[in-house]
Amino acid sequence: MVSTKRLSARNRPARENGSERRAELLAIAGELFATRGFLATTVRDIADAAGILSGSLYHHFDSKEAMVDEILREFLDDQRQANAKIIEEAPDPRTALTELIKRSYSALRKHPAAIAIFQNEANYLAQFERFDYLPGVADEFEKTWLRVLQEGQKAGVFREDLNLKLTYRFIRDTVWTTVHWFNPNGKLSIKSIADQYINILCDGIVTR
Amino acid sequence: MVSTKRLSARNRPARENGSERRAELLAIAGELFATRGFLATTVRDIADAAGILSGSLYHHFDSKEAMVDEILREFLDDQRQANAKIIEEAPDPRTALTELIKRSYSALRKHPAAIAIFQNEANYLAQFERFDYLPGVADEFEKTWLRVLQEGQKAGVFREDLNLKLTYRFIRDTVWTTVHWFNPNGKLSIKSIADQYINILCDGIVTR
DNA sequence: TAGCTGAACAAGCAAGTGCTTGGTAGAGTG
DNA sequence: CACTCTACCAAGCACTTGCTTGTTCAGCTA
Repeated sequence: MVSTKRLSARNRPARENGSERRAELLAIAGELFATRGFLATTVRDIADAAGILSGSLYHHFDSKEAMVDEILREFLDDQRQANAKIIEEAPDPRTALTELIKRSYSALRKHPAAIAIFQNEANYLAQFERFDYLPGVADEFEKTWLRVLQEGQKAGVFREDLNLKLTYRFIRDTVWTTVHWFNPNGKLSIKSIADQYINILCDGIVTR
Repeated sequence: MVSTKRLSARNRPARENGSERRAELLAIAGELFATRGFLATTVRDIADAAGILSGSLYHHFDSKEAMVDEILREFLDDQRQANAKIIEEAPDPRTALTELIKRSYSALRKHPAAIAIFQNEANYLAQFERFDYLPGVADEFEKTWLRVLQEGQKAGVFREDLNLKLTYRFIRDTVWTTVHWFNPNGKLSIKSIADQYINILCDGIVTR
């Protein structure tokens, strides 16, 4: 039996967080992953966009996988923290729900690439050990939303005949999928999209 | 100057529609494209799943692209025809809208792979000439839904303060994205999902 | 029974993949 | 002045990709 440990850490310069150039490269990679897809983006594409050679990328990152990993983790951590804060501070379920929605929409501004990647590639990436955490995070998000919906139902604010898991999925799908068509330079602001959606979700589209 | 025409049609056996084996292979390819993604699926994957060698695929199809192309066209044509029929026959805008939604949901049963591919890969595929038709079809779908929403607004059935383009996108995103989590063997039927969504969309989640 | 056809195999090519390696230039730092 | 560190380059390795080619062979049809 030979040890299969992958020591490899020959020289480990800017590979830990910190460097500015690193962050820049991550942003470039993220945008490519988001628009072309993770597999369709080659390390040469990333290097070209950054104006360096592909080999040079490995000065900053261990692998292509490590890049997506970092992009996703940053977004997910941020989102998780924000959700927890909302749950803690919201005075009532309806406020909590609208705040969760608003916060999710505003994440589109801060992490557009990460959201697109999470949406498009989570399924594919989940097959690798490195991304074992992905299903867990999705589950945690669902639990958070469900709790708010349940409390609202108990309080009589949300209709009793709702299938809450289904309701959550409708909301989640609508909000996150926005990343595929939202244009930061277009007429519609994130805020107006969020407001309109909250409005429709709460009161429906039919006149009364 | 040498002619660059790509004659190639050395022997062109089952390459035009018809063969049963062909349809079988298309279904296999479709499922792989839908679950792993178009780029992540190799022709060897498809051949393996079909129990033949990769080279043998080229007896039936000109290319990997040709396979997706055919899968998408079949679905889009079907959907387009169905939409036209609904528009023609529905007695009022509200019925038309609910029928469009129901029909879209039931497409999940008939074309699950094609829908997933259309959702995930349309953006990527659109960069190739062969798929120039994709943006056009998406546009046509949008126009159909918008007409129904506009007529409903004019008739006083739908609220006047709705941004209709936005409303359409909310609906479209919710319905199509279902393909990513719907399980035909699960507890929820397509019909119950459709009913619940129509219910929420029309009347909202808040008690009154 | 001779010829044709649909379906497949076996082998391989050119291009491209992620990643490794050994090295260099320049800016700091003791 | 010697040193270390960061950022990068140039070359290339092992492998996978979509696709092509030449061939085989059972089952039909004339």
